[in-house]
Amino acid sequence: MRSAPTILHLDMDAFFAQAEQASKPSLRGKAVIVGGLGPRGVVATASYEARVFGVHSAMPMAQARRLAPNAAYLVPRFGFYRSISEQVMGLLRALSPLVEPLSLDEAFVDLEAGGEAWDADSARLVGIRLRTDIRAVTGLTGSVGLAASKMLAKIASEQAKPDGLVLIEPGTERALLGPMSVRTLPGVGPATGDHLRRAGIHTVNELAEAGEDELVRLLGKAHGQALYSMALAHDERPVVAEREAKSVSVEDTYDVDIHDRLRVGLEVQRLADRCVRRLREAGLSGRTIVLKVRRYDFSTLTRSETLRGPTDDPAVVREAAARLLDSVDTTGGVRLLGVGVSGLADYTQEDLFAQAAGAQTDSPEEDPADEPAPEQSAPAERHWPAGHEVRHTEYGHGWVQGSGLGRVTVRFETPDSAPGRVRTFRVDDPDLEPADPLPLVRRRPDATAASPGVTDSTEATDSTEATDSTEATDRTRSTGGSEATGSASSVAGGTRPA
DNA sequence: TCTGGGGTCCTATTCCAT
DNA sequence: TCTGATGGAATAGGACCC
Repeated sequence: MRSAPTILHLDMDAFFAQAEQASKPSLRGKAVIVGGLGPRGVVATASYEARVFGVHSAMPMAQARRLAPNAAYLVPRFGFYRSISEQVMGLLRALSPLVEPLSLDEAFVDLEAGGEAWDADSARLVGIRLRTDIRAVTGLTGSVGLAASKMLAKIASEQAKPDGLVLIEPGTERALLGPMSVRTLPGVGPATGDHLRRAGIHTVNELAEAGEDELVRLLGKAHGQALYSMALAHDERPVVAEREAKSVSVEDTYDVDIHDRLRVGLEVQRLADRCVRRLREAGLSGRTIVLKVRRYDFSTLTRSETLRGPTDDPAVVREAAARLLDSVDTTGGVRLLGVGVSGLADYTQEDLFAQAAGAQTDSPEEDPADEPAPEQSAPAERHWPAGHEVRHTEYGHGWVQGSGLGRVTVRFETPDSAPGRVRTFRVDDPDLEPADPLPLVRRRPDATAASPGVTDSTEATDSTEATDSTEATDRTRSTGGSEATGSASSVAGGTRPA
């Protein structure tokens, strides 16, 4: 292990919820819960105000509603979060070429490799500056952990939350770790935690005392050895910048179990198409097709088939998935279906020719259920997902507070306005249309600081997607991450010259 | 209380080739 | 030719992470 605490772990605080609060002034200081709103949804993120009621990630939404009936419940907007994430990752990459993102809201940075820090003092300064920069560029808070290894940096950022910085001084690691619960260590989840508890092991100290042989006996070779190292605060894993994807998959949980075998087959075809679309967007092809089925009783099984060579042909993947489904008993009903592809290869020219030869079968995008056509003439019922932003020709920019019974309720406010008023419209009101998220931080060049940029800012609504699919917004947001140096591009995104 | 979606990694088993 | 050891690939399941 290196001796200086120059590995940084960044964790944005309650990221999705915080982003929503920054975007919606009326939610600041309130309990906000982001997650699936269907009958089988779970909590993705709860704001700190909501955690007071005992709500936490991965909790079933129904339970969250009982605990915090008055919280604001919102559907995740991944495109929006991704654009913020790109800004943050940009700041990290300015510190070092060795940045390892773990998710949209978390990353490791090797500060030594970037020449930015070499000891505790310089590392701490970098961490302080980073938190300030993140605040200035995104308007959000993140917590920073600094230590001599990944594991400890991550534990440090956990301790720093929310909105803090913790540096673990070299030499203090074992004393700090010893009394902590085994569940603190990465790789110890509910199952391993229970296993260890039954063996009388509760703390990291007890893990270390148990010894490597005992842990290997309890947990298997790889896991036992890894855990023993962690317990001694040994962790040599390097920060790795580019990790290639090893699989691509899509899955859906249905609001009610599907019993109809024919319908199950159709859903599998749809999922296969969606999976292939994702595969192609990533410029990949794959050799192994995986079907996943979760049955009515939550038992999950997978079936897989490996082809002779990689493919990204939707017909091939559909057929393989259908064959795999043949070997699965679905009586009793299924609650989830999934299709995945692994054994990935780079998209090659041969694949292109193979598809051309295959002809006609390969247009997965004509599935109307997944991507509503841009025109979408006379949609029977426009869909207004809770939390998504909209624009009204008269009242301006706002967001959907709720909808149902042919009505949609909109709160009109922007990230830098005061909390706004609520109005209700018919769901088919022609004056109302979906809008792109507004930037959370408005960078005003000094010269025009007093310009009325605020009121112009909702013009960028040329897109017509009335969809709740988050992919649709990704594209239009992908340029928003580049103004870390203070260019006017974030303003330009929403303001027209005239 | 009733459990999402997207991944990674590990283990055990089976099959096949050498 | 039969048998056994060995090892890799494929397959299935499960734990874990955010």
